[in-house]
Amino acid sequence: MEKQDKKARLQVIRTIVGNCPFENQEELAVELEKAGFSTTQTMLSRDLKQLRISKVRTRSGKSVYALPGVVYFDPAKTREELNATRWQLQFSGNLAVLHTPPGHASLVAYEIDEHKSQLLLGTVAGDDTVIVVMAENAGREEVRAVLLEVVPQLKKRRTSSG
Amino acid sequence: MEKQDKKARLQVIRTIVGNCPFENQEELAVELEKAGFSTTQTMLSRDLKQLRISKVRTRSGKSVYALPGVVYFDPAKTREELNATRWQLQFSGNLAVLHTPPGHASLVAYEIDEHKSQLLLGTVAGDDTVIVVMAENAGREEVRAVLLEVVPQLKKRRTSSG
DNA sequence: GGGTGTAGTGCATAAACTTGCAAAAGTAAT
DNA sequence: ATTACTTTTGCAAGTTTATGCACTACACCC
Repeated sequence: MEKQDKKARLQVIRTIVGNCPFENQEELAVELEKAGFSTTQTMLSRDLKQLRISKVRTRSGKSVYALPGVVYFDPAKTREELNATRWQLQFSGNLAVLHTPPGHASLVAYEIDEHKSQLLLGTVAGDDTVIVVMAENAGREEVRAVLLEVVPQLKKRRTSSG
Repeated sequence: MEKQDKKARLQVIRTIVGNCPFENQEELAVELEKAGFSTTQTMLSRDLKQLRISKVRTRSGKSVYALPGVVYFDPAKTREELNATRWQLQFSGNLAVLHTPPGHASLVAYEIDEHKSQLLLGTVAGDDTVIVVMAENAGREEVRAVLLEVVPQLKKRRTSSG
């Protein structure tokens, strides 16, 4: 119940969470026990809040705890940026790079994946950027046609080729 | 119950979540109702999972929903950890691959994006890795120079070229 | 038509997390 | 030591989110 204990515990929690993705607070409690800290789920709830550690979705669909750094959105800034929206398609090598409005990339990538074109090996999405890996035998105009079909927003603006 | 309904709903959810930080799924359901979508908490739980939207802590201590991959900047914490670990820059084909300390990739990617260099078509961030797609006419040393400028941490360690 | 498969949904319930309140422990004064 | 104040903790109850199962709708094939 000392301050030092709590400080040390918070530090250990940070380290643990930073190195291993736990799915719930009970698991974390077990790990802390191994490290010599006796805790309860209640304490962890409060500690995690204090450390601003939150659960984030992994690509595999699970939710795991992660240190702050992938987070929250300033609404005002977002709205500004949404107005300055641009959809854009460029090529480089065997990659197609697709720019979307902020926050839209993963949905676009999702739809591209759903299309399951053999011309496209796969996609990865950031916040406003989707990288599409083309099959080696795929031509740019073919790929462009596919992407224009899946992402009609691209049609509105003239796209430049890389 | 049609696919189209769901697709549209997901789009709307992304937009809503991207523009306003909701604290729970019931609130979101109310907002969707206004937009003409009748939903249940069950549906939202599944939709949010599919969209990889998670709850993140704000500095004020609340937890709000946020789109994946959106970068949050915490200067104090960042600077502490920035000193800790390995920074690395490598190249492969027309890609630059940048290694960062765990959890820092999206912040770095964000800063690279902000730089808006014409040599770089886009970035994608994982946890500790940023993939930067180079423009076709960009040379590696040019790109290296740009990245060193934007990410000064790279200067400390010797970078290897791929 | 009938059969098979898949995606979307709702209900009820489970799981996970948070919080109000009170007690215990530390701190700092008198 | 006692008082007053602050911090930390635990318990129980509340809130919020996830899920197993069943059912419907639609597509495709025979």
